[in-house]
Amino acid sequence: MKAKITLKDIARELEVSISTVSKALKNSEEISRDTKEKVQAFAKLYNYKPNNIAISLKNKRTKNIGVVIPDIVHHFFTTVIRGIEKYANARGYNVIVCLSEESFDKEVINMEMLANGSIDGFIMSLASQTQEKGDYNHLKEVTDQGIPVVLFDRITHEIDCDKVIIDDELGAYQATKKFIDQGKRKIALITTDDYLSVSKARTKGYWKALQESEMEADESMILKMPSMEMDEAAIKDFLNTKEPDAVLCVNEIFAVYSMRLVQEKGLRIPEDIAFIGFTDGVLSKYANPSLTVVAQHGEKMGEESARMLIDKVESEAEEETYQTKILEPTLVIRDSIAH
Amino acid sequence: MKAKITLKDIARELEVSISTVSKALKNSEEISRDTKEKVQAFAKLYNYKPNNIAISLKNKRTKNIGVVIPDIVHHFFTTVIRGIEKYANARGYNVIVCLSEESFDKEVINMEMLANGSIDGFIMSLASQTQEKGDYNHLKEVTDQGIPVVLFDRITHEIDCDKVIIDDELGAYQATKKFIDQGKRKIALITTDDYLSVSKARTKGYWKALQESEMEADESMILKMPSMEMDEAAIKDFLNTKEPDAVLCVNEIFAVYSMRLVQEKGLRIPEDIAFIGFTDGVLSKYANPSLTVVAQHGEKMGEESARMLIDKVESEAEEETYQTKILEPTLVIRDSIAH
DNA sequence: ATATTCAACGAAACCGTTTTCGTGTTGACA
DNA sequence: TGTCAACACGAAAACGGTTTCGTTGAATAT
Repeated sequence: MKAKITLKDIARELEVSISTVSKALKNSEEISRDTKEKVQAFAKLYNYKPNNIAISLKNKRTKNIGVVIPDIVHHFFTTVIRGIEKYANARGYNVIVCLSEESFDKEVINMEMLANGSIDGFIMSLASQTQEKGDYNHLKEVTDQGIPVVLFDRITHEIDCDKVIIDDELGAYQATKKFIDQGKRKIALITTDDYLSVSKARTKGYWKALQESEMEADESMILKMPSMEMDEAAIKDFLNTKEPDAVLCVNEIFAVYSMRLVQEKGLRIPEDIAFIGFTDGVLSKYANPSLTVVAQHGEKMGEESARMLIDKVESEAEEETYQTKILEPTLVIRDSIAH
Repeated sequence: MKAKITLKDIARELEVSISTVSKALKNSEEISRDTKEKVQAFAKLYNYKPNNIAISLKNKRTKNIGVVIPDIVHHFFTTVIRGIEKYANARGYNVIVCLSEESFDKEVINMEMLANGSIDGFIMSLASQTQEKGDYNHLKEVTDQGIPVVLFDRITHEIDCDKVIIDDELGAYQATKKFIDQGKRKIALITTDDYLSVSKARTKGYWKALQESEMEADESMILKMPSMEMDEAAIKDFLNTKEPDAVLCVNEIFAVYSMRLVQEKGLRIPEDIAFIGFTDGVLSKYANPSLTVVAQHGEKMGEESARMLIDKVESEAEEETYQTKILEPTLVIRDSIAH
């Protein structure tokens, strides 16, 4: 076990000062060729690598970014993390992942844990409980300290910071429009409660499309699930009583499960009933029939978030100007609708 | 923007020394009640929180653990991360996630990046390229420095460290046995190349079950995919020519895709052909029919890995004793086999 | 009255870097 | 021979804590 070697060790061994070693390793003009070569050779031989923590303390920069998300076992968040990680890594940053598990308290604790020097900035998507509660003091505290924050997907307008979202309203609008264009008339929406910013936007887009087409927008054609959990009975009951000919779902799971239900009843997809979901994950791709979805481009979202955050972290200027980047969703056509 | 307050600030404000402040905040017996109360009140008022980086430098402990995995957009790895994160968080540790993307070079770079003080230990699953190459010097270097490492799932026996795996051989054995017990006679295996430690073990279990039952173990009933990527044509061809009555797949995707193929041919599942996959993810649950799988208990695996790592990190003793924890897989019975 | 003890606090080292600001030595130049 | 750069290097402060080891002043013991 050969322990890590420090500047001090090199200095002692070579009988020079620590400062000389430090400068020699940075190829400073101050140091003679001879000394530089000696130091650099020695450092290479013993595989010297500067201690990140010491550098962080000195620079007040950790090169770490904190990512706080509700859950990691959801395809969308996973792709976002991947986008963040790839981009951040390319710029020399590491990613610390914390899970709020949709809990306000955990979100707060995680942020406090990281906000004391562990990270240079946050990228986060709010816990459902936080959005429900509407309490964003933990975010305010962090931004007040001058720590940059980028919010993505599940955002709030009550905090001044950079934001990255997809145009959920547009996505739902386009999907609904697609149904209408294909002659569907009884278009249902399966969503979650409105406190989730994304669900709200999607519902809005759904409404808009219906109203533009002068179709009776029937409140009862919307099924609001109290949480992201599957309530199989509720969906079953809803589909049986409403008998829609098209269903828009705010995620993959609702859609895939619904498809199976109507298939069991003997309905044909997409002839008798068509489906569109949100999130372009494995489920949509390998479902039977494969599911048409509004793709959210998670990886792109992650990359954009990381770019905005790191740019802010590294910018000297203390501009208090924040932007909201809106990504366009894409309809990925598969076999759950006619084409 | 109120910047973070430091011990020095408090000391100056209260006209005492830094050491006094530090001790007062730790409730040291050395300090008088009066002073302690004054300092603590002031600290609370200004929301003082010690700087993690400074503490890390002093203690030579970061309370960060590095997780290096091949990919994050795979359900199994995702659940492992969740297990790690939950457990680590409970013990006050943060999780830094790095993706090797199955690349040897990225794995090396990521480890080097973190090994210079950023983390107290590693939890990792090897990149396929690393296993193929058989080069583990980057791991050796890290362990030589006294940094604890826990390997999970994709491991190597060439490195002395703690390991957590599931009994892949047993899982495949049980699955194959299940097929045999149900009267299946032409049992196929769809796997990846043998350099992946897990694939190798699973193939072994498959063989073992067949041989025990004195069935001709036919090499040609095994389809080895060159990578984890789907090669749809290869699977299609294989299933058409071999016409198995049962198929064991080393992941969900191969299985679900295969099921769709045989359904298109008009075969009934599980009567004409049965399926079992590995990994208990969303795909298996929502596939049609739902897929019987060998569950790998990723979350448990993550938790165990984190426990072993943190125990080692926090143990003073420099015991050079390592253990390999073998978790038992579970067969989750669903509709892709008879029951 | 002097020695001893103890409570309460401060000085300083330390963790491993970076960086500013000397300082001693050399050679050139007047 | 004295002056002045330039050169090559070292001392020390700083980042923000923790911790060891004094150092006071007052109270107690002798």
